[in-house]
Formats: sequence, structure tokens, C-alpha cells
Amino acid sequence: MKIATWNVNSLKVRLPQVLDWIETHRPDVLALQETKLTDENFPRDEMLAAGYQVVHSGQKTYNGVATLSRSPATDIITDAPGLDDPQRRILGTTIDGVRILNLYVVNGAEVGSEKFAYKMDWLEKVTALIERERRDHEDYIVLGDFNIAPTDEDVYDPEKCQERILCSTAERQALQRILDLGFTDTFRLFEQQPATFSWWDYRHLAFRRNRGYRIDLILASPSMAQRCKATWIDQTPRKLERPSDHAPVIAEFEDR
DNA sequence: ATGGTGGCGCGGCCA
Repeated sequence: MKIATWNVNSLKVRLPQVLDWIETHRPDVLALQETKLTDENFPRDEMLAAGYQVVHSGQKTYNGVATLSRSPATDIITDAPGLDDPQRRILGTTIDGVRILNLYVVNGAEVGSEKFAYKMDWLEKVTALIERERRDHEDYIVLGDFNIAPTDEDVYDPEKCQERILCSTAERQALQRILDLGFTDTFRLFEQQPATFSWWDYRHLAFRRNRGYRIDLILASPSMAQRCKATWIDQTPRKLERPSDHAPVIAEFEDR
């Protein structure tokens, strides 16, 4: 089973790239973030023609999460309890018996800002949701754009980024609280090249200089981590014309 | 250096 995540930064713009990519990689599940589309504008027919079922929780202009899958998705949720939130950032589905929680974590702007406080509150409520759902789903994957670089290894210049957004102790502790529920960052199950990132700012030639961050993660429950054969970041789409600022991440799991 | 780039959508917000 291949499970992937990709922040596409507008599915309207990136649709041809996404269709090419799923044709090449044939993931069983692809979690998308930042679709920036209402549900009625989602390119459902194109995805169906490519062999993928679609669940989307979107809004105009901002945010939006979609989960594409070769098998149908059931038990769909689009919110966490206590998060009375119009922002479309959460999409839970069950696909081939695996619970998949697709997240577009709040960016948080700047440490100490109002948006940062909101990010912390949002993460707390999502963590409570995961904790509750975990009891009913042994095979559980949490994936998406976490807007948190787990460690200094996941940042191009740790000193420059110290205690700044994406890297602060508070954000890393919030991620650790999810990991403490029994999840593994599957990328780190395997030997990786140093300075392998999943997001680079559009500005200052950051991609060419590899000034990036690894903030797109695939977390696995113990039963899934045990079956994980490989996790890698596909930087090919980031090199295309008019790319997303994020690269897709793929994890491959042995079948039960 | 408070800039810079990109998306949405047409002014200003968000990342």
C-alpha cells in the first residue's frame, strides 16, 4: 500500500501536475492540502477518470484538504470536537481498513502572535481527536502539512530558525504529544540523505539553494510503522515550471 | 534589509 501527501498550493493550478504524478506513482492514497477550492469546483471527474475516488473538504481561496484513493473511503470526518472552525484543514477517512487523518496544520505566522496561539489550540484539539480515534483503529496514519519541522535535522539553518515559526520548542512539543500517542515519523525509520526537505519558500531561490524545511510528514501507528518499507520525498515536481512550494512525500507499506 | 514570490482575485490577505 502506497500512501502519499502533497500540499499542492491550489489544485486548480496544479491539476495537470497532480494527474501526471498519480499516473506515474499510482499511490493507493494521496492526501492533498491547500486545494483552495469549494467542493463544487473540485475536479472530481478528472480524478475519477484517473481511477481515483475523491473526498474533499474545501473552501474558497484558502486551505482545503482532499483525500484521493483507489478504494472507496468511509467514516468521513471534517472537524475535531471543540474546533468550531470554518477553516477546512481536517479530513479523516478509512480506506482499505486504514484510518487516514489528512491535516493541513495552521501555519501560525510568527511565534507569540495571535495566529500562533490559534495554531497551538488547534493542535491540542486535533491531538485529542487522534487520541480518541486511536482506540478504534489499530492501523492509523496521520499525514499532511504539519507546518512543524520535527528536529534541527529538518531545517536548512537551525541557528537562524531557532525558536522561530515551524521550529519553536512549543511547536515541537505539540508534535511530540502526537508522537507520544504511539506514532512514528516514518521518514526517520530509514537512512536518508542529510538536508532532505519537503518545503522551500518561493523567494530568494530557496529551492535551488536547498534552503528548506521538512514539514510534510507521514506518521504511523505501531502496526503500520512495522509494515513500512520505505518513505521518501519526491522532489521532481518541485523542479517543474509553476511548481507547488511543497514536494510530495510517499510511504510504502507491506500488505497485511 | 520588514524586502522578497506565488495564489486568489482585483485590494489585501495568507503562506
